[in-house]
Amino acid sequence: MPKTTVNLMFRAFSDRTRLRILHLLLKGEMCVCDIVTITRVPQPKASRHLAYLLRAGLIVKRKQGLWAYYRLTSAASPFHRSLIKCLKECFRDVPELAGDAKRASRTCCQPGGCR
Amino acid sequence: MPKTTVNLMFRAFSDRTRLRILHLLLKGEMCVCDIVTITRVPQPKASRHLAYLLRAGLIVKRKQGLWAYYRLTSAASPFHRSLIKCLKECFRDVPELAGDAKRASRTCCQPGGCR
DNA sequence: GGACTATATTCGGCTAGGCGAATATAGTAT
DNA sequence: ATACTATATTCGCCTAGCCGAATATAGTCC
Repeated sequence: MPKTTVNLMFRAFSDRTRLRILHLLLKGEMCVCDIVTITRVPQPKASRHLAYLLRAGLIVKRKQGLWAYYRLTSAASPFHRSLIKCLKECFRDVPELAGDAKRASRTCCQPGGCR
Repeated sequence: MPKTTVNLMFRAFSDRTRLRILHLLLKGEMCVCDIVTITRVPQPKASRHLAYLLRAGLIVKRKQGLWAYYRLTSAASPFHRSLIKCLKECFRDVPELAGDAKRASRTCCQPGGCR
Protein backbone atom coordinates (compact mmCIF):
# COMPACT_ATOMS: atom_id res chain seq x y z
CA MET A 1 0.00 0.00 0.00
CA PRO A 2 1.75 3.18 -1.15
CA LYS A 3 1.68 6.20 1.11
CA THR A 4 -0.42 9.14 0.09
CA THR A 5 0.81 12.71 0.12
CA VAL A 6 -1.67 13.30 2.91
CA ASN A 7 -0.06 10.65 5.08
CA LEU A 8 3.41 12.01 4.40
CA MET A 9 2.37 15.53 5.26
CA PHE A 10 0.72 14.59 8.53
CA ARG A 11 3.72 12.53 9.38
CA ALA A 12 5.99 15.44 8.63
CA PHE A 13 4.03 17.58 11.07
CA SER A 14 4.21 14.98 13.80
CA ASP A 15 7.80 15.64 14.77
CA ARG A 16 8.53 18.45 17.15
CA THR A 17 11.67 19.69 15.45
CA ARG A 18 10.00 19.72 12.05
CA LEU A 19 7.05 21.58 13.46
CA ARG A 20 9.39 24.24 14.78
CA ILE A 21 11.13 24.57 11.42
CA LEU A 22 7.84 24.78 9.56
CA HIS A 23 6.60 27.39 11.95
CA LEU A 24 9.71 29.49 11.38
CA LEU A 25 9.20 29.29 7.64
CA LEU A 26 5.74 30.79 8.02
CA LYS A 27 7.58 34.11 8.23
CA GLY A 28 9.25 33.54 4.89
CA GLU A 29 12.36 32.12 3.35
CA MET A 30 15.19 31.24 5.69
CA CYS A 31 18.64 29.77 5.34
CA VAL A 32 19.87 26.76 7.25
CA CYS A 33 22.25 28.70 9.43
CA ASP A 34 19.43 30.93 10.65
CA ILE A 35 17.27 27.93 11.41
CA VAL A 36 20.13 26.37 13.33
CA THR A 37 20.82 29.56 15.25
CA ILE A 38 17.21 30.17 16.16
CA THR A 39 16.22 26.64 17.08
CA ARG A 40 19.58 25.71 18.63
CA VAL A 41 19.28 22.36 16.95
CA PRO A 42 22.51 20.70 15.74
CA GLN A 43 23.05 21.49 12.09
CA PRO A 44 23.04 17.90 10.77
CA LYS A 45 19.76 17.33 12.54
CA ALA A 46 18.26 20.42 10.96
CA SER A 47 19.44 19.36 7.51
CA ARG A 48 17.98 15.91 7.98
CA HIS A 49 14.60 17.29 8.89
CA LEU A 50 14.72 19.76 6.02
CA ALA A 51 15.39 16.86 3.67
CA TYR A 52 12.36 15.10 5.12
CA LEU A 53 10.15 18.13 4.60
CA LEU A 54 11.44 18.46 1.07
CA ARG A 55 10.48 14.86 0.33
CA ALA A 56 7.03 15.48 1.77
CA GLY A 57 6.60 18.38 -0.63
CA LEU A 58 6.11 20.91 2.13
CA ILE A 59 9.10 23.12 1.41
CA VAL A 60 11.29 24.09 -1.51
CA LYS A 61 14.98 24.76 -1.60
CA ARG A 62 16.93 27.49 -3.30
CA LYS A 63 20.68 27.20 -3.46
CA GLN A 64 22.75 30.34 -3.66
CA GLY A 65 26.46 29.99 -3.41
CA LEU A 66 27.23 28.27 -0.19
CA TRP A 67 23.83 28.95 1.30
CA ALA A 68 20.62 27.00 1.07
CA TYR A 69 17.35 28.83 1.51
CA TYR A 70 14.12 27.06 2.28
CA ARG A 71 10.57 28.26 2.13
CA LEU A 72 7.12 26.73 2.37
CA THR A 73 5.61 25.55 -0.90
CA SER A 74 2.53 27.48 -1.88
CA ALA A 75 -0.41 25.32 -0.89
CA ALA A 76 -2.20 24.04 -3.96
CA SER A 77 -5.02 22.03 -2.40
CA PRO A 78 -7.61 23.03 0.20
CA PHE A 79 -6.18 20.28 2.34
CA HIS A 80 -2.71 21.76 2.21
CA ARG A 81 -4.09 25.20 3.03
CA SER A 82 -5.91 23.89 6.08
CA LEU A 83 -2.80 22.13 7.21
CA ILE A 84 -0.92 25.41 7.14
CA LYS A 85 -3.72 26.90 9.17
CA CYS A 86 -3.17 24.17 11.77
CA LEU A 87 0.47 25.12 11.79
CA LYS A 88 -0.34 28.71 12.62
CA GLU A 89 -2.79 27.73 15.29
CA CYS A 90 -0.62 25.34 17.20
CA PHE A 91 1.63 28.17 18.32
CA ARG A 92 0.32 28.23 21.85
CA ASP A 93 0.24 24.46 22.18
CA VAL A 94 3.91 23.83 21.48
CA PRO A 95 6.18 25.32 24.13
CA GLU A 96 9.30 25.81 22.00
CA LEU A 97 7.57 27.99 19.45
CA ALA A 98 7.47 31.08 21.63
CA GLY A 99 11.21 30.95 22.28
CA ASP A 100 11.90 30.39 18.61
CA ALA A 101 9.78 33.38 17.66
CA LYS A 102 11.61 35.56 20.14
CA ARG A 103 15.01 34.52 18.85
CA ALA A 104 13.82 34.85 15.26
CA SER A 105 12.92 38.48 15.82
CA ARG A 106 16.42 39.12 17.09
CA THR A 107 18.05 37.31 14.17
CA CYS A 108 18.56 39.33 11.04
CA CYS A 109 16.53 37.05 8.73
CA GLN A 110 16.26 39.72 6.10
CA PRO A 111 15.74 38.79 2.51
CA GLY A 112 19.30 37.86 1.75
CA GLY A 113 19.62 35.75 4.85
CA CYS A 114 22.26 35.54 7.49
CA ARG A 115 24.68 37.90 5.86
CA MET B 1 11.38 15.76 25.74
CA PRO B 2 7.71 14.91 26.31
CA LYS B 3 5.38 14.76 23.33
CA THR B 4 2.81 17.48 22.97
CA THR B 5 -0.83 16.83 22.20
CA VAL B 6 -0.21 18.46 18.87
CA ASN B 7 2.47 15.95 18.00
CA LEU B 8 0.29 13.07 19.06
CA MET B 9 -2.63 14.31 17.01
CA PHE B 10 -0.62 14.81 13.84
CA ARG B 11 0.89 11.43 14.35
CA ALA B 12 -2.55 9.93 14.76
CA PHE B 13 -3.60 11.39 11.43
CA SER B 14 -0.52 10.07 9.65
CA ASP B 15 -1.70 6.48 9.45
CA ARG B 16 -3.95 5.50 6.60
CA THR B 17 -6.20 3.21 8.60
CA ARG B 18 -6.67 5.76 11.33
CA LEU B 19 -7.47 8.43 8.80
CA ARG B 20 -10.19 6.19 7.38
CA ILE B 21 -11.65 5.58 10.82
CA LEU B 22 -11.58 9.25 11.71
CA HIS B 23 -13.25 10.10 8.46
CA LEU B 24 -16.03 7.62 9.14
CA LEU B 25 -16.60 9.16 12.54
CA LEU B 26 -17.19 12.53 10.92
CA LYS B 27 -20.68 11.20 10.23
CA GLY B 28 -21.28 10.51 13.90
CA GLU B 29 -20.96 7.81 16.47
CA MET B 30 -20.19 4.32 15.25
CA CYS B 31 -19.61 0.93 16.82
CA VAL B 32 -16.57 -1.19 16.19
CA CYS B 33 -18.41 -3.82 14.20
CA ASP B 34 -19.65 -1.17 11.75
CA ILE B 35 -16.16 0.22 11.37
CA VAL B 36 -14.85 -3.27 10.70
CA THR B 37 -17.57 -4.01 8.18
CA ILE B 38 -17.16 -0.76 6.31
CA THR B 39 -13.39 -0.59 6.21
CA ARG B 40 -12.86 -4.36 5.84
CA VAL B 41 -10.02 -4.06 8.28
CA PRO B 42 -9.41 -7.00 10.66
CA GLN B 43 -11.13 -6.36 13.97
CA PRO B 44 -8.02 -6.45 16.21
CA LYS B 45 -6.36 -3.95 13.93
CA ALA B 46 -9.36 -1.64 14.14
CA SER B 47 -9.41 -1.90 17.94
CA ARG B 48 -5.73 -1.15 18.12
CA HIS B 49 -6.10 1.98 16.07
CA LEU B 50 -9.13 3.05 18.06
CA ALA B 51 -7.06 2.69 21.23
CA TYR B 52 -4.41 4.87 19.65
CA LEU B 53 -6.94 7.56 18.74
CA LEU B 54 -8.33 7.40 22.25
CA ARG B 55 -4.87 8.00 23.72
CA ALA B 56 -4.40 10.93 21.36
CA GLY B 57 -7.62 12.43 22.68
CA LEU B 58 -9.26 12.47 19.27
CA ILE B 59 -12.17 10.18 20.04
CA VAL B 60 -14.22 9.08 23.01
CA LYS B 61 -15.67 5.71 23.80
CA ARG B 62 -19.08 4.77 25.07
CA LYS B 63 -19.63 1.22 26.22
CA GLN B 64 -23.13 -0.22 26.02
CA GLY B 65 -23.53 -3.85 26.81
CA LEU B 66 -21.32 -5.77 24.48
CA TRP B 67 -20.90 -2.91 22.06
CA ALA B 68 -18.41 -0.08 22.04
CA TYR B 69 -19.33 3.15 20.32
CA TYR B 70 -16.79 5.72 19.32
CA ARG B 71 -17.20 9.31 18.28
CA LEU B 72 -14.96 12.28 17.66
CA THR B 73 -14.27 14.48 20.66
CA SER B 74 -15.68 17.94 20.29
CA ALA B 75 -12.77 20.14 19.29
CA ALA B 76 -11.90 22.53 22.08
CA SER B 77 -8.99 24.45 20.52
CA PRO B 78 -8.78 26.29 17.21
CA PHE B 79 -5.99 23.92 16.35
CA HIS B 80 -8.18 20.90 16.86
CA ARG B 81 -10.95 22.45 14.79
CA SER B 82 -8.59 23.12 11.91
CA LEU B 83 -7.32 19.60 12.10
CA ILE B 84 -10.86 18.32 11.67
CA LYS B 85 -11.19 20.60 8.70
CA CYS B 86 -8.12 18.94 7.20
CA LEU B 87 -9.80 15.63 7.77
CA LYS B 88 -12.83 16.67 5.78
CA GLU B 89 -10.75 18.09 2.99
CA CYS B 90 -8.50 15.15 2.41
CA PHE B 91 -11.40 13.11 1.10
CA ARG B 92 -10.34 13.31 -2.51
CA ASP B 93 -6.69 12.77 -1.75
CA VAL B 94 -7.04 9.41 -0.04
CA PRO B 95 -8.33 6.70 -2.38
CA GLU B 96 -9.96 4.44 0.20
CA LEU B 97 -12.25 7.12 1.55
CA ALA B 98 -14.65 7.03 -1.36
CA GLY B 99 -15.19 3.28 -1.05
CA ASP B 100 -15.65 3.58 2.69
CA ALA B 101 -18.26 6.30 2.22
CA LYS B 102 -20.14 4.16 -0.26
CA ARG B 103 -20.19 1.17 2.05
CA ALA B 104 -21.07 3.38 5.00
CA SER B 105 -24.20 4.56 3.25
CA ARG B 106 -25.25 0.97 2.71
CA THR B 107 -24.57 0.01 6.32
CA CYS B 108 -27.30 0.68 8.80
CA CYS B 109 -25.29 2.99 11.09
CA GLN B 110 -28.40 4.36 12.71
CA PRO B 111 -28.28 5.77 16.18
CA GLY B 112 -28.24 2.53 18.08
CA GLY B 113 -25.65 1.00 15.82
CA CYS B 114 -25.39 -2.30 14.05
CA ARG B 115 -28.32 -3.98 15.68
C1' DG C 1 -22.61 -23.54 34.46
C1' DG C 2 -21.49 -23.48 28.88
C1' DA C 3 -21.86 -21.36 24.35
C1' DC C 4 -21.79 -17.36 21.73
C1' DT C 5 -20.73 -12.55 20.51
C1' DA C 6 -18.19 -8.09 20.47
C1' DT C 7 -14.20 -6.09 21.63
C1' DA C 8 -9.47 -5.70 23.52
C1' DT C 9 -4.81 -7.15 24.36
C1' DT C 10 -0.54 -9.66 23.89
C1' DC C 11 3.23 -11.70 21.25
C1' DG C 12 6.97 -11.83 17.93
C1' DG C 13 8.74 -9.97 13.85
C1' DC C 14 9.61 -6.33 10.93
C1' DT C 15 10.25 -1.40 9.23
C1' DA C 16 10.41 3.51 9.76
C1' DG C 17 12.46 6.93 11.74
C1' DG C 18 14.77 9.48 15.56
C1' DC C 19 19.44 10.62 17.47
C1' DG C 20 24.60 11.98 18.00
C1' DA C 21 28.94 11.55 16.00
C1' DA C 22 31.67 11.57 12.33
C1' DT C 23 32.49 12.48 7.67
C1' DA C 24 31.58 14.10 2.97
C1' DT C 25 30.49 17.65 -0.37
C1' DA C 26 30.82 21.90 -2.35
C1' DG C 27 31.47 26.74 -2.77
C1' DT C 28 34.61 30.75 -1.42
C1' DA C 29 38.75 32.98 -0.38
C1' DT C 30 43.73 33.51 -0.21
C1' DA D 1 46.96 24.20 -3.93
C1' DT D 2 45.24 25.16 1.36
C1' DA D 3 42.01 26.77 4.51
C1' DC D 4 37.59 27.95 5.74
C1' DT D 5 32.53 27.98 5.61
C1' DA D 6 27.78 26.13 4.91
C1' DT D 7 25.33 22.28 4.19
C1' DA D 8 24.44 17.32 3.43
C1' DT D 9 25.02 12.47 4.19
C1' DT D 10 26.40 8.21 6.36
C1' DC D 11 26.89 5.15 10.29
C1' DG D 12 25.40 2.51 14.22
C1' DC D 13 22.23 2.40 17.78
C1' DC D 14 17.84 2.62 19.76
C1' DT D 15 12.71 3.34 20.10
C1' DA D 16 8.10 3.76 18.21
C1' DG D 17 4.89 1.69 15.89
C1' DC D 18 2.70 -1.36 12.31
C1' DC D 19 1.16 -6.02 11.30
C1' DG D 20 -1.07 -10.79 11.60
C1' DA D 21 -2.01 -14.41 14.63
C1' DA D 22 -3.44 -15.92 18.69
C1' DT D 23 -5.53 -15.23 22.97
C1' DA D 24 -8.02 -12.77 26.62
C1' DT D 25 -11.93 -10.23 28.46
C1' DA D 26 -16.45 -9.38 29.18
C1' DG D 27 -21.33 -9.19 28.37
C1' DT D 28 -25.52 -11.98 26.79
C1' DC D 29 -28.34 -15.93 26.27
C1' DC D 30 -29.65 -20.68 27.04
